[in-house]
Amino acid sequence: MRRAVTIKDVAAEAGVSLQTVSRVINDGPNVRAEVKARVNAAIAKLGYTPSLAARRMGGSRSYLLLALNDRDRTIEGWTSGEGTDWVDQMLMGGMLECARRGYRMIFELVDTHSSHVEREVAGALAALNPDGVILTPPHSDNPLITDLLERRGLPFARIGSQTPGAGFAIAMDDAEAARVAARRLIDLGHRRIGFITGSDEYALSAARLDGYADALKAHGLFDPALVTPGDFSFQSGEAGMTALLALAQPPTAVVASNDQMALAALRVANGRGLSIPQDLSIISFDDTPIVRFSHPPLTAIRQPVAAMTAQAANLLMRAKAGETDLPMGRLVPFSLIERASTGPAPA
Amino acid sequence: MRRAVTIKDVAAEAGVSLQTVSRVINDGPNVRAEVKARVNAAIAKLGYTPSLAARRMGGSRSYLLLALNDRDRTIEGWTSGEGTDWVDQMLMGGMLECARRGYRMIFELVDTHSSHVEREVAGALAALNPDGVILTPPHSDNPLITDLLERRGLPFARIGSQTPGAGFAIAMDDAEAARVAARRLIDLGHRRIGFITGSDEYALSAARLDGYADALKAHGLFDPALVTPGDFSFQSGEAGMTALLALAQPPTAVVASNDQMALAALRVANGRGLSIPQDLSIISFDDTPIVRFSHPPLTAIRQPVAAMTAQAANLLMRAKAGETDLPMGRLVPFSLIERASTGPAPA
DNA sequence: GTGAAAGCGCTAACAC
DNA sequence: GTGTTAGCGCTTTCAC
Repeated sequence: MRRAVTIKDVAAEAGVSLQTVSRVINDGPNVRAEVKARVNAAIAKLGYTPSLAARRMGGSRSYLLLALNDRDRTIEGWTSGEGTDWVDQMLMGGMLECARRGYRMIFELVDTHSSHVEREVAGALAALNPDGVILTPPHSDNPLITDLLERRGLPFARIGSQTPGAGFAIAMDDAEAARVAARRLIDLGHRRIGFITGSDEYALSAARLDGYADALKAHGLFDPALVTPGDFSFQSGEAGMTALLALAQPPTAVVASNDQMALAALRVANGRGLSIPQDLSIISFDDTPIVRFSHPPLTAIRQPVAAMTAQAANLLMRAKAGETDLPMGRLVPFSLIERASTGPAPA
Repeated sequence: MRRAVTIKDVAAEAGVSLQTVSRVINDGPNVRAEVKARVNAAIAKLGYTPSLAARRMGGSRSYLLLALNDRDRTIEGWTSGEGTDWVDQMLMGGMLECARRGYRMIFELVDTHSSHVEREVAGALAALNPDGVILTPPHSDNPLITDLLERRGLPFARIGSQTPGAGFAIAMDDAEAARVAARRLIDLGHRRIGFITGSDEYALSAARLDGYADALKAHGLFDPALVTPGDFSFQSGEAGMTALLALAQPPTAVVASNDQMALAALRVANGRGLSIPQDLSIISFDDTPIVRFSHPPLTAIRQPVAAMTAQAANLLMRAKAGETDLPMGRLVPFSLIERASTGPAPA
């Protein structure tokens, strides 16, 4: 069990000082091409890879990005077995982007509701010393967390948040997405279009509602009775759909603020003997894998989670590398995936 | 942006030496209860959390576990949007277990087919210095990887592998699971039971086939024509089911070695006008979220990925902590989840 | 352009 | 039981 190869071994092999090797690794200036080549050859020959821990100790970077997700909601998704595509997409976007620069992304769960969020987060920061933090809803808009990060001067990204303020705000245009969804239904001839909102804890819930309301108002179709509150859970979707169907003039189409609630709406509608999309059209938000397997498969707004996370990671790494003039916010394009849950309004 | 609080600060606050604080943190011996309490008070007061990087540098532990997954298959699952519950369940099981002991799990992708697997893995080991490595299929049985780990004397766990050898072998009893599935179908009166195998690259594929064959042979029902090769992909499932239905005496029930292939079998059967489960019963392996949303929902063997990963993490951490007499293998219980894709054999 | 020295925050080994 | 010393593998700062 031989000792690991260190920067020293490389320096000896290349016949240069330890410091020169460090310069080559870090793409630093002041190394002659010839020396650089020799060092790189030694690195390749010995199969050297710098130790993250040592780099963190010596220098000012840890090559670690910390991604924080809501504990309850994430664990609930995992145990319910309903699939948490969110985490997968974050890993894909974040991990792959990190790998391009020798970074790693560490995934951690934090309890938003807890009174000691700050302590939890501070603990993770102290243990890991990340170069940047990626916040996801609802953490993205939690001042307890964002203020802490700001005070520490630690770069961070707020995914799914469009609020101005410290940290990079990376989001899709939720309002525009809801507008697009509603407009599509209007184009299909629908005049009574219901909306099931997301949880108040998420800023994007309001944005989605606004976009929907906008689109309807533009055509004189808005009616507050068509808006029913949800909290992203299946149960709240059932309740919402039930309430909408109980209206004197029930909707012929519904936009649900996430997939679970859309699936719930589908279930309730089917239970009432309604055919989808003949009697009722449904558009959902997020487009996690499960909506492809419902009957019929749901038309949905695809939330670009992987792309948002990749953007976040990219900006954080560049910020840490000293790059300046980085955009403080980014809107990542979404798309409307038309499947079989939408059709012309009934005659 | 104040300096982080270090072990020194705690030592000063508690009026003891730095080393005593270290002893308290590490639950070491030789600290009087009174001193220990004073140190803990100082830790709480200052909100101290030890730095992982520093612990790694000074000591012999990094408090990091490395989980290695197959690159192609994982990315394919992520991009196809068909849901890779595997990763989620690993995170849930591994991360939560790690957290109990102050560990972190780092998730990494490695290309099994690449000629430089060893270099890839060695690079990750050098960078991270993990205290243990969690291997998943097909890495679990890749000698290029297991030998490397063994040479380094690094504790590792092979998930889904029952092969004896170095490293902890954590698996479910794949043969028994297949036996249970086949027996259930036999109990339902089926006499012609097909089987779609998994990829040869996975040792568990053979185990599942063996269990199935066992059960059928015990009742004199085994017929090699009923076994058709698959590779875990949807396409191979379609091909396999098509082949089975083309038999002179087609099966009235099918066991597929994973969910994708079972879903493919369902699709093909529906295409032929067969009703599930009236004309054909289907049992799948793995029980990822999607099988709950097919029509009908599939009866499936649930693979306890979270539990296996938790076990793996637990054993690795204990091994690193110097615990001895740990079991070299562990069989984690599976279960047969009966849904609507199984029923009595047609008359 | 290159090298030498100091130090990051801890733990291991040993002294007291 | 507790303190002291050395050193982990790097980067930073500064000298040449």
